[in-house]
Amino acid sequence: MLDPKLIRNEIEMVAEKLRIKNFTLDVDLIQSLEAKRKQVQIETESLQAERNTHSKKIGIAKASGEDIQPLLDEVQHLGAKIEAARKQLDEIQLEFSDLIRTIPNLPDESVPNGNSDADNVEIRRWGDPREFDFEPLDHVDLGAMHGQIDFETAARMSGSRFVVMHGSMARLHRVLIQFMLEVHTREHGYSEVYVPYLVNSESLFGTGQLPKFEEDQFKIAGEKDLYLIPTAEVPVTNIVRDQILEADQLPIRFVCHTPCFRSEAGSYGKDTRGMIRHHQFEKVEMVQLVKPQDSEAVHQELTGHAEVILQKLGLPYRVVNLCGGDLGFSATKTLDLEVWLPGQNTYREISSCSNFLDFQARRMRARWRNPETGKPELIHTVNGSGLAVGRTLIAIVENYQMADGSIHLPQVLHSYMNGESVINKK
RNA sequence: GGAGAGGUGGCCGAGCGGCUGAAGGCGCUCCCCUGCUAAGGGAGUAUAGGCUAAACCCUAUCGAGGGUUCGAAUCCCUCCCUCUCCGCCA
Repeated sequence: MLDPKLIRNEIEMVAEKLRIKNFTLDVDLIQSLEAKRKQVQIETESLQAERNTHSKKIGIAKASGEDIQPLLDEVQHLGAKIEAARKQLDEIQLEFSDLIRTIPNLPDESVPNGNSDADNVEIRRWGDPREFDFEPLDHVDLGAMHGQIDFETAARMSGSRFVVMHGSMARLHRVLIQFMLEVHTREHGYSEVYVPYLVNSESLFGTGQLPKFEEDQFKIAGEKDLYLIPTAEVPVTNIVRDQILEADQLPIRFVCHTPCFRSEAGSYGKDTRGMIRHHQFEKVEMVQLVKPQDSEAVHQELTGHAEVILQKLGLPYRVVNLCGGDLGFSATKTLDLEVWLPGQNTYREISSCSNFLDFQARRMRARWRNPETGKPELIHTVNGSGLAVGRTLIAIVENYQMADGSIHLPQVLHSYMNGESVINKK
């Protein structure tokens, strides 16, 4: 959520910046609502003040045994007036808060203009895509060849966008999670955390998935207000919801592996082949809760932490700065890591690292006590995938395939695989 | 599933219709005293919003939402959550 004061005082600037995100702010509506709010609020509060003064007098009079009836007559007419004013104020405030909840975060200065991922700006590349002396297969064909990645069986039990994996492939999938967690905890200073996979709507509101993106979530049936998490970002970030942290507790660095569940409503027909875009996938997520002055540097640092995983795995990638139109609701800036996939002959997103400034913190009421002011102030949140596990598996399978269909695993995984260094075709 | 207890400020904890935004303690900040290591005295210290140049001031907030009342942290209703005991399951 944006600072309501910013919207009140600098609405033109806000509207201007939101245009970069292809969001049209209804300036006239907000301004008229705000004018009405001011008037009604002053009226309501002065009526309440009047009543409070009278009530106190009644209390004192009663205590000293005076006749309170004349005083009661004086306040009689106030009740209905206050109720009416209060109701009107509530309506205005509700309308304002409904509106402000659906306004996205402002983009950072460095966010490029553009409408789609085609307009994202490449910042750097690492590694050179391998030259194949044969026609490389994609992970679907390779998986079928090995009989270890099975979409048909998954489709029978659950439908499209699910997968069943067997044997070495299932093990590789599990081992990648282990590998990522170890690197982030041992080398990057994150502390591992285990969290619920079902969260309430308040948590989803906190990180920005609700109220705007309800249709992207899986909500459980029944009376409980619970949703399957679309990313570990939701439960992990909400760890500090409604908290006031001390300065010496920051930064907090969490790394967490969870499954993620997404309805993928609105992506019909997109990435239907293979396991690029599934309803259920595993992800290792890094979340940092930081002092406001640190978030920009931490965002760069955290992106670097995700890059380290790709580098250790020897997977070529590039870093792109998302353009306004491709930027998410809550983020002020997002750097995507795109891994090279020979089977698709292109770079595909494998990690998304974002700075949210105080946008999520305001929704969660996550604060820290600033020693300089002594006051609770909003923290900043930064997060990124480190990495999406399924897509990492795809990248390994496709990049490390041999002409005979075998897959020579990156050195760094051998010990995790219990010595298994090659996944051979059956 | 059954029975009971409870949700109050950064934390702990009193209050159970009327100067209570809330005693007391801890923590924190500032000042004083003392000076063999840890203690004593004093003052201050909630959040959000409105108005304002600013201070003052005003409003709201004691889990959430309704109700009763001139007046609710306190009474009534609904919901959420936590804890304890019993049962059930692992």
